[in-house]
Amino acid sequence: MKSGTASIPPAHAAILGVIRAIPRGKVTSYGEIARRAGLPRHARLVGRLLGDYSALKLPWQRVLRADGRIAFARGSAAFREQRMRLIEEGVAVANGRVDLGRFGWQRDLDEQLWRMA
DNA sequence: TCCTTGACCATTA
DNA sequence: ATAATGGCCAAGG
Repeated sequence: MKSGTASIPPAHAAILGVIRAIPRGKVTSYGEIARRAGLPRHARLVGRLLGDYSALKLPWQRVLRADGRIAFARGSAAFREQRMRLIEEGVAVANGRVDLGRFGWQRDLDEQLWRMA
């Protein structure tokens, strides 16, 4: 057959996999996800996919802009929902922004290394 | 093909 | 800290 199944392209799968790997209570950026997926400079694709694959119930609330700010407009419903979901899992959101120094994914590594020393 | 559209990003002013 | 700018790149029309 001509692959009638609109299977998920490898690039998409890689990105979705990274998104699913973000620990609860932690956040990361569109660009970082792209890099981890082996697709540097594809931050915009990450955002596109979050919307396209919304049916997969991904932890989209853990994805923020590179500076820690929520990508949606301040007054939008999406903005409020993301803020709520983050707070719900213990991530502090002040002025639509999350302190990546405290909740940024990968910061966990430093934490572990710290504990080891 | 060409053109437009983004849940982006880094730099500069 | 905020805003403009140029760059980025997959999708869709």
